[in-house]
Amino acid sequence: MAEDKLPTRAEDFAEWYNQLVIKSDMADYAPVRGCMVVKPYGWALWENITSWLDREFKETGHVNAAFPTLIPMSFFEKEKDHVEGFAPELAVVTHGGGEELEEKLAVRPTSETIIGHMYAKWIKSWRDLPLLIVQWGSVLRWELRTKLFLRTAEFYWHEGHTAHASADEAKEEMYRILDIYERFCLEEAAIPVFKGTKSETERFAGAHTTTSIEAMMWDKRALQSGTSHYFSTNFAKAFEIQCLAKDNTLQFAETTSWAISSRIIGALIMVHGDDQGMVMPPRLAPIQAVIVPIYKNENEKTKVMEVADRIFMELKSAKIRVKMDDRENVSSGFKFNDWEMRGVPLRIEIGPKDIEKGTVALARRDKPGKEGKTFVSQSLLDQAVSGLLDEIQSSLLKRATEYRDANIHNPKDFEELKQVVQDGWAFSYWCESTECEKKTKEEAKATTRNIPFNQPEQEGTCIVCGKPSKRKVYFARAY
RNA sequence: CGGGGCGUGGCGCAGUCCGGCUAGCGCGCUUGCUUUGGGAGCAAGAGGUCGAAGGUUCGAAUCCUUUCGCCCCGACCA
Repeated sequence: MAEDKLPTRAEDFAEWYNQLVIKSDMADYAPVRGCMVVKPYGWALWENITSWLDREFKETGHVNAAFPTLIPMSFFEKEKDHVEGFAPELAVVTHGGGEELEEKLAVRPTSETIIGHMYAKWIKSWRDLPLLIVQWGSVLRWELRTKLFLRTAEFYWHEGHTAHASADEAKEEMYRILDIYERFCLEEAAIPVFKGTKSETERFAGAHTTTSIEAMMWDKRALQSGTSHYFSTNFAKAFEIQCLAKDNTLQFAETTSWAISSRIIGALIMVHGDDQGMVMPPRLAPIQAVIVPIYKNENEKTKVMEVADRIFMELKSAKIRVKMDDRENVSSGFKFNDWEMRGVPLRIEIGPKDIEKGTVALARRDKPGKEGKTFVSQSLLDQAVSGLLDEIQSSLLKRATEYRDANIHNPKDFEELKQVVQDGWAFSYWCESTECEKKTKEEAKATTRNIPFNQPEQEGTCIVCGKPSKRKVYFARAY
């Protein structure tokens, strides 16, 4: 069997990514341009992501529902910014049942409009608020340049849509969700993120305020990994979401929307993956530990499999997601590489020598080679495995955080900013004017990512124009 | 939409300039035997209307015309 290596990340990061997605068996190209097929292994990862989020949403009072994929075109025209933002990437259905449609239908690129329409119908009284609905599904945006998981025409996500009686309550909701997103990234995905506010130009089409979590990829580019928007009454006015308040006056509702998409899988790949392939954080890994039995003949096979089967059952009952690789047609060396490509956090090798000594070999995915390989006793293996999985999880977060922090710079002036964003992020004072942002985009190829919350009360001068400014922003090249 | 490249078994390609016999090669796949502690070896097989349509010719993957599709680089986004 020939070697089937990835290019290294340093050689060609884009190509490394493309091949990794295919070879790790997470997704494949669909026959429709820009679309992907999420394969069972990739979907299992997505399910682990969604089930954690779904539980958190439900615990904070949200309920799930489903709205149609097709949206009347006229709905998009009701909110001026929204239509301008999404018009270029709409797919439109013009025919149905062989007849041309009187009103064209858009394939949803997001659901604010149709949900706004329904909310107007459902919300009549302050007693109907808050309304906290989450939709899990897919949306379609006619993207020009696509990349598996990162930017595909159709992608999977949840979209939360909430309506509230007051602006404060709606803003609170926006922040509450962003906190859940942050916790997901830190605790589950092992990806450090910055929470903050988007600039006016980076804001969601139709939003009053857009907040985001921003993560640094291995190539030091930024990836917006989740967003949470406060709409004020923009959509309520466009769709007439009105209710009678306690004082019997007619009020517009305050709404929000928020999302994390299957793009987060791209982030997992680009933050944790290495030159051998994927590295799954244990808490999200579809397979947390894989057992590779090793033997030369039937006699050895019998002895090895007996122990391997026992260990498999033991780990399974300890709620560890364990897989037995009993394929006979590939060598154990092939299996090692294969599971490394797929990013399984822990490999358990059991061979004749282990049977003699009552041990197994444990190989950590996050530490390749001998460094990550230890021999441990077969007894109490479930505890050893759980412990190691926890250790891998926290070690991945630590590594990613150190890497990110080491690549954030504090340039002295605009010239230096242009330099540092070629291979890192800049964290600088910015006057929050669109002109300075535009200049940065044109001359440094970097955009503002977000203005992080909780900044020290300190004044500085805008890195671009030198005017006094109150807050710092992250500048980076972004996906 | 502008510029560059490509369509040949599942994947990657050669062959095309200069038409000629059963269209090759590598990987993968199937079967068997030997292997298995870092991407195994040998043997025997299966698999292709050469992107599509039309034309030239005794004869087209190859020449001509038309057409479809894909990839890469410049205006958007989770």
